[in-house]
Amino acid sequence: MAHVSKPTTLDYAILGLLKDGPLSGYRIRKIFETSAMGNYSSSPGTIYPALKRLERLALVSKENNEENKKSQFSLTAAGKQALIDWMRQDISTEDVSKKLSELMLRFAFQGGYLNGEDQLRFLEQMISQLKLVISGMEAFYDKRAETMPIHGRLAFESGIQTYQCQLDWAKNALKEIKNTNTDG
Amino acid sequence: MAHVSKPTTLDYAILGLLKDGPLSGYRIRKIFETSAMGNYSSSPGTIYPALKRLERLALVSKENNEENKKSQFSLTAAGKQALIDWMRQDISTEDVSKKLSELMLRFAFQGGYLNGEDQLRFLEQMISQLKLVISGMEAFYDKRAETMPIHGRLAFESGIQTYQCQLDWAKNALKEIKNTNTDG
DNA sequence: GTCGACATGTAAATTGTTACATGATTTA
DNA sequence: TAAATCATGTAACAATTTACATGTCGAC
Repeated sequence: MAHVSKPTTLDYAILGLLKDGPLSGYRIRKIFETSAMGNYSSSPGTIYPALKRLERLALVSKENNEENKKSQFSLTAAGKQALIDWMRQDISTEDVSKKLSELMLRFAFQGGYLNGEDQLRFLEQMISQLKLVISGMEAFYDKRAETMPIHGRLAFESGIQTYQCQLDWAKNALKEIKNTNTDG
Repeated sequence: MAHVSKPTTLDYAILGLLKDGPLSGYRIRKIFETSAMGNYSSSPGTIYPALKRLERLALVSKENNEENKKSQFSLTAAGKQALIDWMRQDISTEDVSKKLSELMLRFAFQGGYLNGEDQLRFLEQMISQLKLVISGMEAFYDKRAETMPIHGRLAFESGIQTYQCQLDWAKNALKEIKNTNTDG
């Protein structure tokens, strides 16, 4: 049915890189290769088709340099809007439990793109969803821990602790963002 | 060239579930749906083809029940060996920085399958690779933090803290496994 | 008897991986 | 001038998602 499917997480990662100015496909690849933000593939077979996809969706535009055959990509107005819409989306429990890295990507790109209110809302939602996930896991743990094999139990504890760590981070981030937005 | 490619992470997750006895495809789906171990898709379009793949690789065998057309899958000897080999693999920096959830899956299935020595080696390797990743990130942070935009900086901090949390977990797990293996 | 859960599968489209191919430009 | 890096792409293949299709069984 749809021949214009919605962007993937990789697509948004690319859009996010483009928010501060145009980049070549090769630059984008190198950034993914070195920055270790998330774990997006930097292979040409991933990036160049993704850029084509984004062009087809009219979220980026390609400027060819006639002399050397290098080209640059930049965000279109629609691309900026798509990026903002993606960052502004309400956070679900599933986002926290299954797509935390995408959530952190959404956070990382917020500077200069989301207004202060939306930035705070993002972290507040993240905090409340994290609390939900953690209390759910703890309830399960309290019931089942004794019957779980040691490796399973420890792996489960790792999950709880990771979310707890993320919660502590989010609380601190909220404080820092608040300070920046008020006295910055 | 190769028409027998090596198992995916999902494949190993299935093999791991099968280590304690045969299961139907539907059971496997329900376990993935409810247990939230990793975030493996439980849709029929994922699980049934994966089981076919594993059968083709001779890592599982399918037992059909003639009366009702239900079937069960169990590990073959080759499947057990593949699972063990996967769990025993040396841990690389990349495993830690890009495939932590697969690493935790490998850990979760170790009970009863890896000998005590290999269990300790796994955690020791995990600890040393985590330390490497963390010190690399901290070095980067010390150099660049001041010039990073606040959202980028905070997202980066989240990464460091997550690995630090995982390191603390691994140290504790090592202690617990040691205790269990000596006085258990 | 019908609703929901059990149960197994396929088909099309999309995405991503790996490997290949090509050529320009810079640096030792 | 040879090697490394810059730079862009394609082709074949593998894997996943989404949606569809079908049928059984137990409960109410």
